[in-house]
Amino acid sequence: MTTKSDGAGAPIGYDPSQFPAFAVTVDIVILTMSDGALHMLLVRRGEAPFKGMWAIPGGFKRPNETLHEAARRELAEETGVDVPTLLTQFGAYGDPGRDPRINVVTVAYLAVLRDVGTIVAGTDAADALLVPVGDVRSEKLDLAFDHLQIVRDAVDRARVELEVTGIATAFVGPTFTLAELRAVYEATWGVELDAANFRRSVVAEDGWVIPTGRRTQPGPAGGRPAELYRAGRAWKHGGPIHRLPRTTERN
Amino acid sequence: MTTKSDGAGAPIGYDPSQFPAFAVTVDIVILTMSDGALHMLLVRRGEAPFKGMWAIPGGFKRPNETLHEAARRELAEETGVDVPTLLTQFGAYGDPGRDPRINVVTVAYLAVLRDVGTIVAGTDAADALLVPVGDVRSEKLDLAFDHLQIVRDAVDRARVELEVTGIATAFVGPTFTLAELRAVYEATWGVELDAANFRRSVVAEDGWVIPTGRRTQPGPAGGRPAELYRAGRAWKHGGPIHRLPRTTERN
DNA sequence: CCAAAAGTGTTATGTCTACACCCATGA
DNA sequence: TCATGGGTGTAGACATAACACTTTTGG
Repeated sequence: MTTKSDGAGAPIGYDPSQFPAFAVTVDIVILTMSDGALHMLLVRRGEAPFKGMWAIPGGFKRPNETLHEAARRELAEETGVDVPTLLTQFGAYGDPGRDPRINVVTVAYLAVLRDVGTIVAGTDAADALLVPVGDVRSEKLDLAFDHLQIVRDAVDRARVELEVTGIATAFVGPTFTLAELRAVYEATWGVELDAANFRRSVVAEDGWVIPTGRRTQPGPAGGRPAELYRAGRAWKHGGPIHRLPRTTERN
Repeated sequence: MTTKSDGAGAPIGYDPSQFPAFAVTVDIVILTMSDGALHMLLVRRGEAPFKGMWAIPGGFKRPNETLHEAARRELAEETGVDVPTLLTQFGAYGDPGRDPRINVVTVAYLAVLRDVGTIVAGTDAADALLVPVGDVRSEKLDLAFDHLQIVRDAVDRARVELEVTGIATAFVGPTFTLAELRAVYEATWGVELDAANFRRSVVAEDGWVIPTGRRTQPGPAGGRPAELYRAGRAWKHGGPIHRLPRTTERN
């Protein structure tokens, strides 16, 4: 950054009284799969402003931590889950008045977790909520601050990440069936993918999925038991599945 | 964001004295094409810290403007160019100590311009510099703060944007030949693209390029005159050119 | 034996790459 | 008429989508 003279008149230097002070927060959009649909975690605000409204979890950045550390800390405080990876910064928001009391710039992160349902079940139900992302995006449920915009951007980013990185495996357990993995893509993109072609794409490129040799129990309606896979290391470098198929736009 | 009790002890509320104050700046990586290579604009710092070093342009965000407005204002102050679009936010940086004096979080933007060479020529040469991006990435030239990291991220982002959006046309003039457009891809990705196939990909999808009917003068060595095109509106929705070809990694 | 879900085979269609070839110009 | 760069044609390699078919389970 430069410290040149400012267009409005007075030169801005390094005297701490010369530049405007902001609070910096980190907000986290926590995505997870539940009932085959994309869900997200909300918390109820305990203080003004927007007291009692639902919001995405977050908190103030401390001077002695990085933004990423702040996000990781907030995620751990909120869910008890400490996942160093899969925390992706996707935007910064600083519109004047986005917080009615003070100047706040927030840096937004996307986290992908599994089993958030069980986490929420262990919490006071009045304070945490797992909702379908569609309910937020359609404004069926409204959020504090500019959190609606943040959620929209988060989902857009998640859709891209799904195509480009390996976040798909973060939605599922340490072992998973290809049907479960496919459901992640279908729910996030709002499309239907051909199971046969999906399997081929994923299995073909090597390093993506590693067969464990084990199988699932079929559901009560029967069906052939599915093979269980675990994620290979190649999920770091970009995924094998790409979209375009007929869209059904479910969220 | 929430205002729950903070892990380190004292609860954090909305009392302005209770949360840490940060300066918020906006930094802009300005990319342009020059001599067929990707270049960027640097400015010399006039004040401590890092006085006299090269840095990317930027400045403090004001409380009454959005981050995007701040970026646009800084870009205009620095170059005189006021381009509302093609200013893409790509990251926020807030490591403790990144500014040795105060706590600064910076929000970084990517701008793509043409004719920056002429802009720089009109400036005091000691204060502004147009350098090949490769010289920065290879640390042949070193920058103030964590600006090296910011530049690396900016170029990564530009490479993705090139594939996904229409920023390619922002590098070239209002009318351009397909060879000029191809040079943008080649320089940014560090690859060579087959001219014949490039043409087909671009011309095929409609809405990308619109023939003007006019032609260029061939160079001094002769050659068939190239058709001039202008950008279609479809460049907003994702580009027709994708990478993979043999890489030569030039920056 | 039937339904259900997993997994395999096959084929038509489309896209991408490489490269041969033709066109328009300056010297 | 030759060198240079623009522009077109085309055949093979490869990827994708659609869907019929086989396998393995529960009822």
